[in-house]
Amino acid sequence: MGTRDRIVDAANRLFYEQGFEPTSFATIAEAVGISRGNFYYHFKTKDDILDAVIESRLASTREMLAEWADGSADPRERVRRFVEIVIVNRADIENYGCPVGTLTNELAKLDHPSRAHAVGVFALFRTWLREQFEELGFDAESDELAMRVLAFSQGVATLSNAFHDGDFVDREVDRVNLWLTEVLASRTPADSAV
Amino acid sequence: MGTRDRIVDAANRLFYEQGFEPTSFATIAEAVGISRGNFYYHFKTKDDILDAVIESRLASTREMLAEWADGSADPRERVRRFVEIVIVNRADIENYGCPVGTLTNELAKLDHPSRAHAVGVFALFRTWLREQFEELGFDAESDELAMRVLAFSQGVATLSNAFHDGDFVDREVDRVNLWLTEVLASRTPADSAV
DNA sequence: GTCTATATCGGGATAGAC
DNA sequence: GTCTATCCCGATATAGAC
Repeated sequence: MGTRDRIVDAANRLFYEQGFEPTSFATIAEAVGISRGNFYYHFKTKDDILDAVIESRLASTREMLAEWADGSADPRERVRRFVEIVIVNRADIENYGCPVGTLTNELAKLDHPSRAHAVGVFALFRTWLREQFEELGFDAESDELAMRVLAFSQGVATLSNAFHDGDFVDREVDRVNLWLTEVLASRTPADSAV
Repeated sequence: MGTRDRIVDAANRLFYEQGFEPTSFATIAEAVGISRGNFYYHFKTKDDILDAVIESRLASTREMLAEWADGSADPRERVRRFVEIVIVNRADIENYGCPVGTLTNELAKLDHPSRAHAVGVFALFRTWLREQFEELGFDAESDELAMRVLAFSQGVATLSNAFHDGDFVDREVDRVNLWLTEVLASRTPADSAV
C-alpha cells in the first residue's frame, strides 16, 4: 500500500477515535511512520486529508452495502444485518460512538465546509435501507422506515457510548428485530410503533 | 450577574455551539466582554471552566425536571414533555445536535477526565424518566423504557442535525407519543393500580 | 518521495501594574 | 477584580537538502 493510502487509513482511524480537530499531523505521522514534512507531498492541507478520509469511508460503505446485498437475497435479512452493526462494532462504539454520527456533528459544530460531504455516508445508508423496504413492498413509507432504523442505530450508539451498557444494546437490537417482524406482518406501516 | 457566572454562561453556550476543545479563551472572553487575563482570577484552567459548565447544566436540568414535575400531575404528560424537547429546541438541534450527547461523545474521544461528570446529565434524565414510568405502574421495565425514550431523542437529534429535516422530527415525535399510549394500554391490570 | 529545519500563528497559562 | 504584556508550547504549513 502506498504512503498516501497509509496516511488516509491512519487518519481515518484517528479522526474516529480522537475527533478530526484534536488529531494532529504529528499523531498521524507517528502512526504511519513518516515525518511531518513528508505529509505535504501527498496533501496540501489538513482539510484535504479529511476529504480523502470521507471519500474512503464512502467507498468502503458502498462496498459493505454491496456485499450485504450479495450476501442475502432477503431484504429483511439485509436490514437485520444493518441493525446488528451496533453489536458487531460494540467495543468501538462504546469507546468512540458511531463514526458517521460523531463526525457529521463535529463538522457541524466547526461549521466546516466538508460537513455535507460527510453527511453523504449517512445518505448511503439511508438510500440503501430505503431500497430494502421498497423491495419488501413499502412505497412512500420506505424512506420513513429507513430513517427510523437509522435513528435507532444513532440513539443506541450514543447511549452505549455514554453508559457503556452492553446489555442495553443487545436488548434494543432484539426489540427492533421484533418490531421489524411486526411491521412486515402487518404491512400497514402508518400505525407501526417502535 | 457576577463575572464568574457570565463566563460560565458564555462558555456553556460556546461549548455547545463549537465544541469544548475548539472553543478558545479568546472567544469566551470576547463574548463576556473581559480580557483573557481576567479569566484566571476566576478559574485556574480550561478544564475548571468545563466542570463549572457541567455543574451549571446539572443544576438547570434538575430545575427543569422539577418544573415539569410541578407542571403536571400526570407522569404520561411529563414524559411527553420530555419527548417534545426535540421540537422545542429544533433550531439549535439542527445546528449543533443535542448538548448532552455531543458533549459526552466529545469528552469520550478526548479521553477527558470530566467525561463521567458530563454523563451525569444523561443520568438525571434517565432517572427522572424511570421515575415517571414507575409512577405509571411499571416495575423492572421502567429503566428500560427510560433508556428507550432517551435513545429516541438521541437518534432524532443526530439525524435532525445531519439532514436538517424538520418534518422527520415532527413525525417521529408523533409516533413515539402514539407508542407511549400503546405501551400504557398494554400494561398488565395488576400493575396499573396507581 | 522523504527528510530536517524553520516560519508563523494561536492556544493555554503566568506576572505584575493598577 | 480587571487589565496589559509576556511566556511557552504545539499546531499547521513552508523551504530546501538529499
